[in-house]
Amino acid sequence: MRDRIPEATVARLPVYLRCLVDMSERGTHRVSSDQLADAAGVNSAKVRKDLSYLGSYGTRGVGYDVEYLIYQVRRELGLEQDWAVAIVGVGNLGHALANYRGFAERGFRIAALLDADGGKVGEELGELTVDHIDDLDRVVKEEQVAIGIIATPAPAAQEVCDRLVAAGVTSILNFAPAHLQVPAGVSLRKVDLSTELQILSFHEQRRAAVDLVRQVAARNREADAGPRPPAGD
Amino acid sequence: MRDRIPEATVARLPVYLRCLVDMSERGTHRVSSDQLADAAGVNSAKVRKDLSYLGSYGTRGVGYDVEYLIYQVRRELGLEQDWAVAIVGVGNLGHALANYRGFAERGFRIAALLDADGGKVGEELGELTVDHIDDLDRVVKEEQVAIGIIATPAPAAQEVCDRLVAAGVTSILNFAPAHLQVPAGVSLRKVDLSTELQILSFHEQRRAAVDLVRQVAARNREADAGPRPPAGD
DNA sequence: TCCTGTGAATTCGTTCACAGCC
DNA sequence: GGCTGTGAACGAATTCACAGGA
Repeated sequence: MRDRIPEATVARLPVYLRCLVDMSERGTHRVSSDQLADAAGVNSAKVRKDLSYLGSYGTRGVGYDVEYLIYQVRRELGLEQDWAVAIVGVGNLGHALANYRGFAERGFRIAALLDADGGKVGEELGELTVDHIDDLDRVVKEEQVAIGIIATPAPAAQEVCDRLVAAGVTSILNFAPAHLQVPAGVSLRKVDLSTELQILSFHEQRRAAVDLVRQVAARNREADAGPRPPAGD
Repeated sequence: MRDRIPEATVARLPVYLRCLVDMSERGTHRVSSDQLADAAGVNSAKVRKDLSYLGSYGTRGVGYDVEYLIYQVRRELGLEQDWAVAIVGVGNLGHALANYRGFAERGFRIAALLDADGGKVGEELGELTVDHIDDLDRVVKEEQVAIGIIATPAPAAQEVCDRLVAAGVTSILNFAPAHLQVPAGVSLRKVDLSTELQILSFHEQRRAAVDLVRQVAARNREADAGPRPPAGD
């Protein structure tokens, strides 16, 4: 097999793919690393290095063929096939995820919704009916579910995760704010909404602190130099 | 000011914080870097290095005081104050985010919901009423909104982003699958649901490929060695 | 003895800069 | 002349390993 693709590159391929699909839909058939870099919000050296891990699909002096590159990126990401996804936890977030159009558009078929709450079992949501979590094994087998999404409260997440793994699911996307353990051979990714806001808070606060220092400095200058100091940078 | 904290460390502080709060609620008052590392799913050297950026708050031979560490991490992340958040786009995802309890619990007050769709304006959601996006300036000023969440479709995202920035919002969390431009001095973070699934797809596919190679290899061994070869690893 | 705090070593990721091909 | 593909240089993040304080 070809040399392993760095994880950082894998994480950017979906972004490139989206840009390429946009371009293709707008009728663009050729793209340079510079243009793709602009669209994706990275620099062109990164684009070239990332794409070079897939193979030499560009033409020197010309650029990349958009359709062909889409094909190659999709192949590399395993998007030639559709994947069946099960969502566990049909609260607010589970609902939103179940209704999210973007999944189906990109080849991720929501094949099952499950919940531990008997009150939710049987609820209709689009074409799907909510199943009880105890049916997980059966559903995973019947629908060939490869990816599980955990959208439960944090305390339930690890048990749900274990049951998904036991049922044969080998990729898990966790929205519960908890750190989950999975055995080797299972991929786990996490989306943590509060964490994102807390990271923003950190930067927001630092800006506020810097502003404060500036203001004080400005006031000192004012006091030293008398009224109307020139506006600094 | 103290030496800059690496971005990778900032991204982990919220995780540590959650673990510490959990521990505190369970009555644990002291923690070693090993225990915290276990809880957070990282290794202990990382924990120690990360925490050392905040200062020397541990005790050699003993560990860290949970409450004190919580205080320090919260302070560093700017969580001593509450932040007002505006959500733009009240579709499925916007709804789910507006109802998400985790935000309020961690000091992020949803102060406003906005949408461009006149049909949604006036809709009640908990204590809030959906405002029209044209009221953004007023709302940001009245509520002192510091953080904006974009939960619109991709085509609307950049314009919404520009309007948030123009209104004085300096931190933005983007859920729309689009790359946004912001001026320097504005923090932007992105959560891309499809991207996450596509990354899982990559690994899922690779596993399938490896399995296939193994199966073929096993079948070849079988053919060479006759029936019942010993199960390899 | 136990566990933190941190330089040093290492690994991983990004960017530079240019040879090579169109 | 233009743009890719890629070694080499650089920088960031992780991990090692141990000195030093409780």
